[in-house]
Amino acid sequence: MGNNFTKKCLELGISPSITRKKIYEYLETSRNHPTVDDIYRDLIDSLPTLSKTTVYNVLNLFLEHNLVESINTSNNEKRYEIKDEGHSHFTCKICNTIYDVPKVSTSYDSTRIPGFTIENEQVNLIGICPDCMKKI
Amino acid sequence: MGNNFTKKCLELGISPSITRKKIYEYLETSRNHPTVDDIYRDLIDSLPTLSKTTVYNVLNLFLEHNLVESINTSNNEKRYEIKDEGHSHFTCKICNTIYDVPKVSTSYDSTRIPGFTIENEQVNLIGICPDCMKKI
DNA sequence: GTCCTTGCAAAGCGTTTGCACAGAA
DNA sequence: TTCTGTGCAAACGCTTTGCAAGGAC
Repeated sequence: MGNNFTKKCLELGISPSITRKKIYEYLETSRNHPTVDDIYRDLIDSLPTLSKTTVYNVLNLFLEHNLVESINTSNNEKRYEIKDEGHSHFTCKICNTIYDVPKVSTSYDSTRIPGFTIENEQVNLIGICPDCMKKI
Repeated sequence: MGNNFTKKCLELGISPSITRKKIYEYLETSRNHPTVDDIYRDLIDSLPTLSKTTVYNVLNLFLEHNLVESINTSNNEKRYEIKDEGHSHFTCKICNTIYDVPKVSTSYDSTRIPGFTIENEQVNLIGICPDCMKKI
C-alpha cells in the first residue's frame, strides 16, 4: 500500500514525503470522506508538527494530480476521498453522513444535450440512513 | 406568475412581502443558479434598501418551505434555484457554469443498499460546455 | 548554493448571528 | 401593543495567501 503511493508519486513527479504518505494512507484506510479538520485531528498524534495549512496544501496537490476527489457539502466545507469511479454516494439528510454505495449508473441521452462534452457523471442519493431510521 | 407566488405563500402561511416576491420572481425568471451576490446585485436597483442579510433570510425561508433548492459549488458558495425535480445539472469544469439539462434518470437497485431510505436522487454531469469548447 | 516542504499568522470570503428599527396587524 | 420583516455590524468558519524557517539534494 505504501509502495503503491510511492510509485504513484514517482509517476507524477512529486516527492512522497512522510506527511503526504500519511495523509494518503489515511484517506485510503478510513474511507470516511473526512474534512480537513478530521484529517488534522486524526494525524496530529503521529505527525506532531502537522498544521492544517499543510493538510490543505497536500490535499490540493492531490487534487491537481487526480489522486483524490472533493465533495462539497451543504455546510460549505469540503470532504475528501481517494479517487475511485466505482461508487456513488448516499447522503443522510438527518446526520449528513456520506456513505459509499455501489455505483449508480445513469441513462442520459447525449443527443438531447448537443454540444456538451460529458466526461463524468456524479450520482448522489439522498434520504435517511439505517442509523437515523432507528431513532425515528 | 405573481399570483402564483402569493398563492404559494398563503398555502405556506408566510407573508408575500415585496422583497420575497422579487427574489422569487428573479429565481423563476433568470434560471441562472445565482449566488446570493448575484441576486443582491441584480435586485438592488429595484429594491434600493436591500441587504445581503435579507437575501440570506429570504432564501433560507424559501429553503425551509421547499420553494427553492441550493447547490453547493466547488467554490464553497451556494447557488439557488426554484425547486423543480424535472431537470438535472451539467457543470462545465472550465467556466464552472451550471446548466439545466433534461432529467437524467438513474437505475439504482435499492436491494443493494438495504436499510437506506432513498427519497431523492441528484445527477450531475461534468464536462465542457459548448462555449468553452469553441475556445479550445 | 538552490529547490521544495512545511507551518505560523493573517487575510479573504461566504454565511450566520445579534440586535435594533420600522411597519403591519 | 405585539409580531414580523428588514438590515447594519459583528462574529464565525472554512480556505487561501504571504512569507519565513528548515531540510533535501
